Amino acid sequence: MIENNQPSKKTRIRKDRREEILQEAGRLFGIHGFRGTSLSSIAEAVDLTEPGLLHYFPSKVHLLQGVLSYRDQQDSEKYNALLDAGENTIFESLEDLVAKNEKIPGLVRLFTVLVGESIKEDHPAHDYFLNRYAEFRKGLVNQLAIFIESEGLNADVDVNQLAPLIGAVMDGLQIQWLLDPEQVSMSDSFNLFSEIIVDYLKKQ
Amino acid sequence: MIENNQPSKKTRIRKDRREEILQEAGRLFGIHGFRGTSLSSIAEAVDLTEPGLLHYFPSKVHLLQGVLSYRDQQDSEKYNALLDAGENTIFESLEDLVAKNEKIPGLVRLFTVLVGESIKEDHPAHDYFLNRYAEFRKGLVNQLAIFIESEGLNADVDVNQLAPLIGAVMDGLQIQWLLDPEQVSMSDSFNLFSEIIVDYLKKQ
DNA sequence: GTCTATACCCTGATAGAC
DNA sequence: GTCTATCAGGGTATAGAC
Repeated sequence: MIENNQPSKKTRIRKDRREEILQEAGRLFGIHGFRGTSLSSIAEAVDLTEPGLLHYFPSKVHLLQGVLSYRDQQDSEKYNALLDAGENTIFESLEDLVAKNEKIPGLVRLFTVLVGESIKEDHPAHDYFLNRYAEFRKGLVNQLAIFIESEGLNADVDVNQLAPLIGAVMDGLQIQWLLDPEQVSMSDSFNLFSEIIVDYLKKQ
Repeated sequence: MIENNQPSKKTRIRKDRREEILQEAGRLFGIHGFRGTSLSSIAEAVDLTEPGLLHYFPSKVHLLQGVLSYRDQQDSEKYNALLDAGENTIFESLEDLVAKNEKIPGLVRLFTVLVGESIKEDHPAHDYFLNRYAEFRKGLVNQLAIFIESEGLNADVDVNQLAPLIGAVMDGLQIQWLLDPEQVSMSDSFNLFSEIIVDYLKKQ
């Protein structure tokens, strides 16, 4: 008996064509950068022609913005889960985050490659990254204050200078790790950093 | 009396056409990246046509390599001068380096933008940066050992994990500073970092 | 929703004259 | 040492058919 047991075309595995496109585009942007990725290579990766792809996202820049907000959405879920999880301190949460990142090189690459390109003021992701870092620093300043408070420390450290430092270590380790994963362990170096900072705060 | 006091064409201000090209190419690579910079834009900047430019550097990749080794040469002179200067510790030298970098955003940009692109394994600067970081870490490991020795510390820190950390802070601060120079001071944050690390080493 | 066809621009690079 | 002319290729995006 010849029956078609495949799911109907509408309910196919491809949950959502848009989402599939965003994933592939993100993967390719992470490898070649935004400028280095052609629409046709993305179209090919999702089995579409170029105009077919542009039916979902009217331009390459729209596609980039789609990728960034798609990733952001997933990221913030992950990050909030880390912060909420039990009685973790901010430093334990950050250590977890770095450890998790070490398992998803593609995503780490995406941000590291794009942020380099986006230093140019008219790059379509420039403002995105500018805001992202400002928000990240703001969040850290708050959490550091909470940490100092809850541990009963009276550290006279300027958390406004400490916050960029913590982001810097994460970014800088990503660069070295992506270039040379055999030689550089993000987790090991970050954990050492974290330990040093905590020591410093407690010592004062 | 009408005499031509201009220097002859041969001895013109333009010391060397090649050097002029390397400077302009470096400037443009730092803004737009390697992929984002066209040969014609470089040619225009030095008042040449495209084939005229290719007379000095047979291809765009040759030009990039020229830029990198040209900058390296100047860099190593500067870096060695810092290390040799008096009785500076490695940390004092690094603080000086960061302070100097803060005065040359163009050069900082060049390396930050290019390293992002060069994570891709077949990028023409990939091996260059791979080696550059490996060398940098190696140098730091040595200098950290010298520091620990000369200060009479018996720190049981793993300098192999500390070295990537120091490079990471410098790179990461550069990113945030280039994106948002009003909000982030490389020097202030790096000096805090330096102080924390030195404290940590002495405390043990 | 996806295609073919196409417009139009910019790219790196070469050949060959001056 | 620098130019004009030219090439082949790839880029984004649009018009319009199915």
